[in-house]
Amino acid sequence: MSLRHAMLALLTAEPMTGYDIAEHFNEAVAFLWAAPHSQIYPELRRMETEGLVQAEEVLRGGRATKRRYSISDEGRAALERWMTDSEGYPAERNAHRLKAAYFELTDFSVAREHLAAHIRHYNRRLDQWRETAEAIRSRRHPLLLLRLEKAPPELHDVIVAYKALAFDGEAARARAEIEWAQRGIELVDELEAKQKVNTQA
Amino acid sequence: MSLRHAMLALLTAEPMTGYDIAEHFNEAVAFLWAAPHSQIYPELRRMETEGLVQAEEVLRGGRATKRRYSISDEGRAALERWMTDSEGYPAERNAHRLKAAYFELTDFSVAREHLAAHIRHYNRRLDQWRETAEAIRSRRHPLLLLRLEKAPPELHDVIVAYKALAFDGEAARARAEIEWAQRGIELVDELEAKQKVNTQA
DNA sequence: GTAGTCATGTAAGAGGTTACATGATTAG
DNA sequence: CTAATCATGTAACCTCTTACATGACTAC
Repeated sequence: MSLRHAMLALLTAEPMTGYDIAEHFNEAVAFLWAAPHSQIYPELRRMETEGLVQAEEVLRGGRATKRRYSISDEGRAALERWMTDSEGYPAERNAHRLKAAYFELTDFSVAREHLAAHIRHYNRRLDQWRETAEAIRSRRHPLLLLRLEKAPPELHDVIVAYKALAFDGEAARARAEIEWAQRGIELVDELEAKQKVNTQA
Repeated sequence: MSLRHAMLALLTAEPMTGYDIAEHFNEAVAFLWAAPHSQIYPELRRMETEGLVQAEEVLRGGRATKRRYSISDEGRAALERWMTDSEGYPAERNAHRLKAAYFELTDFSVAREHLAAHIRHYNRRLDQWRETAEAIRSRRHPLLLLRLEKAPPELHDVIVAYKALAFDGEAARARAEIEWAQRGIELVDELEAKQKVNTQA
């Protein structure tokens, strides 16, 4: 049920089309939730029939129109209810860690390459998240600015601080993954060195 | 497709029933993959028809039987293929982080309680993972001992090291989450203090 | 005109959750 | 005998992924 709350939360910044939401949800903008457009459009329709959002047909060019969605009072209430609900934790399911646990089934070089890919992946993520946190703290982040325009000034610091906190969390996770994979590579090196000594002896 | 590889990996230690696998996959034993029995039993049947595992009917008590599954050579080959495949990374989807990003929509006390729950959750996980890593390194972990019995002695150190590495990774992640939530609580305290000063002025 | 972007959908299928359902075995 | 554990299933439902599909608009 988080998809709809992620969308409602986005819509508190400004009215958007499904396309806009999809953009914010995808790698390019690196947000805290991801979803393909095939999930977004039907969900917006459902939220509309449930009264959480209102759609408005907006002209684009001469002939075509697009549907711009705004959050309704009911939607805001749903968001606030969600805020007070406690979230459960999903079951542990980490394919990369699982694979690492069985690296003995493959070559040292393959293990090393998996760990190197892990580092590359989380380095990319770390850059994105650090940049986003920085853009938020320095109040350059476009969506944040739109959000602040509508919020009372005494809330600005709080809004900025919480957004930055969230991205800091993702950055911290990325750093932990990078350090782990680096220790992993060192371990693979040691194990390989030890094996070479033993086979020579 | 990781469910079947997690099961194949487990079955390299020793033959097991679906019930045994479910136990290893659940909180009690705190493994790296989780799945309910409703997923395990049908998947074992599919893996059997595909030749990845072999079932053997074993008596239990007088009347009843249970099905004990062993990994086949084909299953081992599938596992080794999976080891060389590179894993993709799932889309980012973190409900707790998302909620934290919008804490301004609720009271400081609610925000604090969410973060405290986060700390409690990852502290429990950290204990489990640290204990498991310790049990592995000191070669007290029952499943590991069964696995070592079947493995050539020169591989023992490697097997132990990779298993411990995986649990270390989960522990590192848990530590990162705890530190993040602690910084979050400090932030909430600061924001609340600032707000009090402002409303008094 | 044509390529890239904007915009919105549908549908099949995989993977996972929750609930329903059953019955034997074992320890007290 | 009775409760807990062992053991195995099915089914409805939800979420997400991947692919298929279409068409208008904009910049060149």
